[in-house]
Amino acid sequence: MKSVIRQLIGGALVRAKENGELELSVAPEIVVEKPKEEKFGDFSTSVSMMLAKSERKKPRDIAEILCSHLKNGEGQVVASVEVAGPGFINLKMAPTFFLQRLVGVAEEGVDFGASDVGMGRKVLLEFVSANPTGPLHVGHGRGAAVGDMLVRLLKKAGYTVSSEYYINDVGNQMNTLGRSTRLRYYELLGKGGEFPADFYQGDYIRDIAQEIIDRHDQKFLDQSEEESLPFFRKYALEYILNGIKKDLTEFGVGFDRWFSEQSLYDDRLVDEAIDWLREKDYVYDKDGAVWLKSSAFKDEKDRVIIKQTGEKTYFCSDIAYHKNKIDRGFEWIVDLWGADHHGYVPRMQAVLEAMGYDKDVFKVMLVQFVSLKRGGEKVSMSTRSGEFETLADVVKDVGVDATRFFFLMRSSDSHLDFDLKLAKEESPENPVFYIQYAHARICSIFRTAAEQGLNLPLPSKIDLSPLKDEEEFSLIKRILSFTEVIEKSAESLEVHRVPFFLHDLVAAFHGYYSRHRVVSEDKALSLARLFLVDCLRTTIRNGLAVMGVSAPERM
RNA sequence: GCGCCCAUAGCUCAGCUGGAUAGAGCGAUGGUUUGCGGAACCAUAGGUCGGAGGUUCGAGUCCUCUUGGGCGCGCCA
Repeated sequence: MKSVIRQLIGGALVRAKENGELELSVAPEIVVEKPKEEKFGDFSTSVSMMLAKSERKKPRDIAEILCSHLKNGEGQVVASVEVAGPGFINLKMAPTFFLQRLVGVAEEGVDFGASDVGMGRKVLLEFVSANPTGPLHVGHGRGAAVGDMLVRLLKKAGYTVSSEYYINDVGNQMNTLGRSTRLRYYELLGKGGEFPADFYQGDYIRDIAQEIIDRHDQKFLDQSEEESLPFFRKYALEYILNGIKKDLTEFGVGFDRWFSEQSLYDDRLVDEAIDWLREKDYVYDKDGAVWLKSSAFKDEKDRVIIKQTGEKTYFCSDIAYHKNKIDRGFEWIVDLWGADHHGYVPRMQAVLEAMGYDKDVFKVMLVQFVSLKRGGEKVSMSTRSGEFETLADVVKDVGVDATRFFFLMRSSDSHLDFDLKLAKEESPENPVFYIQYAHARICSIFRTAAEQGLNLPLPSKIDLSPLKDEEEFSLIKRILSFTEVIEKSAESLEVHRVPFFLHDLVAAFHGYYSRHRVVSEDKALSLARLFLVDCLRTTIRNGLAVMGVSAPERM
């Protein structure tokens, strides 16, 4: 919508230049925004202030010039133009400008809000990627909700999106996992020894061991660790991974691909990546290890990629993974990591830079921690104590919709207080219900309308002229700004904009609803209002859909 | 010690690439029924945007310093 306004102002600038009133040696960026107060008009621009310096004129004088050209230009859509304050130009649009676009909303339906700003750019989102050594906790849940919303959001904004979960199924932790399981197995069979502190303490390890006993009885009791460890490692990994997949599925989160770290080794991609770096002279040998010259690319020091022992580091396979992402043709690579991994960002960026890729090809999004609370009281969350809250527990307790909404309603780079009590309550304090309630309420209006034999005609046949109230136009303008919210939210990867938008939209609706009757004796007015309210419902539903939150017809 | 993130109303947080009088929810106080769902609506109170400088027509927003909190700084993953 704003782009239309931008074109209008651009036209006025051109005419002013042709008339010799403005020099315009460089084309200015035309900033169009919605004025804070509606009495200022529908749109405003600050171009005249930005031009003041280069034109050596007062902002207000430039504004006057542009105003005259705007008035002459598009009499059809622009109702009035005026200069205000330090030099803002305020535009008021004709009612038809908005009404025509509202018809477009109904025509687009579920696609309303979609955009092509992404221009089909191939983007890969990697998220969650939690180590398969235990169940997902709430922190992973936030990453999952944010990542999954980004998938939906970027698709809607015209990107070509793929999603991946990187499985760290290599390294010491896998051995520790296998040993932990093996030891619990012995323990359950009455032959356990001391359980080391650095083994995985959680009860889920016992569950795995019990399942192995159920299926294989005492088969491994007499085997050496060397013999049986591969089995325990593999069994535990698959068990946990299946649990993770199940939790995510129940949370409404899916991936296009589960990418195994081990597969990078099996497919020789790790070796190829090392060779490649060697050719480029980005690695060197020192102290019996192999190092990457990451310090040449803004990292604070060089990093080991092959240990003295000959094992590759986690970083090493991650290099191969990200090289592979590039090789698969992705143009925008977005990783969502927990905030505790921020120290790892520079070295990964260094790798991409060494590969010769532009900085904006690779983006790491850090998702900050979640503090669990219950009625204001902190809930402790340490893995060691075993009393941490898993994602599955929270979802079971609070529900998918509320959990997702709470994870998405805050900017990802600020800490999140998640109050379990509040999220669970079906109370007015809970923002999820506030929005869903509006949707249900609109559905209810339609049930009433249907009882009275009122049915909406096709969008092209609707007569919207009965809509005259300012509040109605205020609602229409909000609805129409949805596409821009999607675009901005996608481009900036800021998911919280959508829930904020929805909250404001719905608040405006609830107010309107309490002051105006949608279904009344006036049939023409009723139909026009039903149409408006239907567009509102479409917007709410599409907004919630992008968040992966349901839009119930009844509550 | 070095680096990253955060700091806005009593609490939890918005504030769009710098723009007009800094917003919302909760909490507090006081109101709203003869009609479409009161899980709602309306009104009032509440702020030196952590502090100090700077950049400019203009700063919550950008820069420097500083204070307080979170998190990192492995041949772990």
